[in-house]
Amino acid sequence: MAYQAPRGTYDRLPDESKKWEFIVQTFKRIVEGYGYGELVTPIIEDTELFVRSSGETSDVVSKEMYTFFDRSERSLTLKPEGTAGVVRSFIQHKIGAQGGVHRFWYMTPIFRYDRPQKGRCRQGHQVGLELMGTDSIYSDAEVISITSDFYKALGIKDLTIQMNSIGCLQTRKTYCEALLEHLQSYLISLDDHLQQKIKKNPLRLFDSKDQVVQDKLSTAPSILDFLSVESLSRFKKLEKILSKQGIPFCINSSLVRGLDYYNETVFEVVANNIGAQSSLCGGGRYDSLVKELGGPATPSCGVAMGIERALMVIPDFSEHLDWLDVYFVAATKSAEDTVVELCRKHRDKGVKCNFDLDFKSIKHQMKQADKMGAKEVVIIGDDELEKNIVTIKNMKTGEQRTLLMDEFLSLEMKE
RNA sequence: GCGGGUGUAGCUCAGUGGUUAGAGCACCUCACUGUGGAUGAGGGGGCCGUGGGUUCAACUCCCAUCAUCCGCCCCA
Repeated sequence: MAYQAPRGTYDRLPDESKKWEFIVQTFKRIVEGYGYGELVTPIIEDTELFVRSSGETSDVVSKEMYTFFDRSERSLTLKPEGTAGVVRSFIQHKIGAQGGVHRFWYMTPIFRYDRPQKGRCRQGHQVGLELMGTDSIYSDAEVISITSDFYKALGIKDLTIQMNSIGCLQTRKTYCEALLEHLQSYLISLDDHLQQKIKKNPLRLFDSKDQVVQDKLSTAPSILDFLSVESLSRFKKLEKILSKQGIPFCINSSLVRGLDYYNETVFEVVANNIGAQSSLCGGGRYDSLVKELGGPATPSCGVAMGIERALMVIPDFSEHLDWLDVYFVAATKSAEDTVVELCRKHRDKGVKCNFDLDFKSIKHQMKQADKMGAKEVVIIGDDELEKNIVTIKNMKTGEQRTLLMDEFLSLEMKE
């Protein structure tokens, strides 16, 4: 094999693209229903932007970024996530200068230099949204409600949204101390990797799949008990709002997120049977990020959904792939010109149609029609030409009828 | 970055240190000279991932490499 797609990347072929399109269109329809507008940012940004937003100690920044110098020695990085670019754009265009609430959605490739595995490519894709300019608890609820709408519309049943509050900076600081104290007697027995992790951010321990760690953490204090009065009451209110809207969720007090900019509400949707990379999406509040990156104080929240992961869980609908409405069949050589002409006319009317470019046997042409999922086949042969009619076959029922050519041409496409 | 599995036809996979490497599905042709999904018959398809080594002989054994899958890690 001469060339192949680089490690961790893949070609998306037409059948897959149909499903892909379905996911993106569904997302778009839902967010536009909430008044979100698309914000497209470049695929590359200054490296510094990601370092400052995701956090220098995060794994994403410390070892997974596609960073390079351009010909002018600028350090650039292929986006490893979607939020930073949106925030940068928000600040650059002074969108928040007059205050107010702003809603954006995006679809973007993301790049992480990581060992490929099921559900994890080096070039992945996300759709996501950012709701910026308010700390209203209803904004948390809106983002979660969109997330719920989205997966429901994709036909995914039994999804559960896991939710947690990691409070404010002070809460996390106090909590980490308590966590360390709880683990103290046992810290020395941990391996280097976990030691490092604890030093950098003890909260990340919750992500570990190590059974011993998990056991120890199961008796640890819950971060929810450390929340300030305000944080706790807004989290309670969020629960109430979601319950009222019938959105299923569960509280998972060990849910932490990998990027440093999150605070207060964080959430995730997890699938059960797609392997180790089981998060379908992740999101939460990031109230200080805009300010940290040099913009006006702009409390915000958002969510990002992995498209590849959604692909793994949506129901299979390869059965009803219909590429065409009509397939034209030339039964005899003399009908070929007519077929080409009719096809042209139907395309002008917006009908999805085609014909066999090689004009092989009728059987072959019928087979092609079947394969393309054509709803109807229009057959033209000597008989039809002579009587100035067309034969129309419904491919689903197998029924056949004839129409005068003029009638056929004046037909409007039904449905 | 670490551990393990797998690379054979377009796809899913059998296979053996020894002539010419198989099956199912798919594809093409025919039975059916104007009709798809069904059946039957025939046919085309392979540097057995790549490079090296062991051997009289390697698709098979060994090493390396690339890719992929499953974990760890991390996350979408």
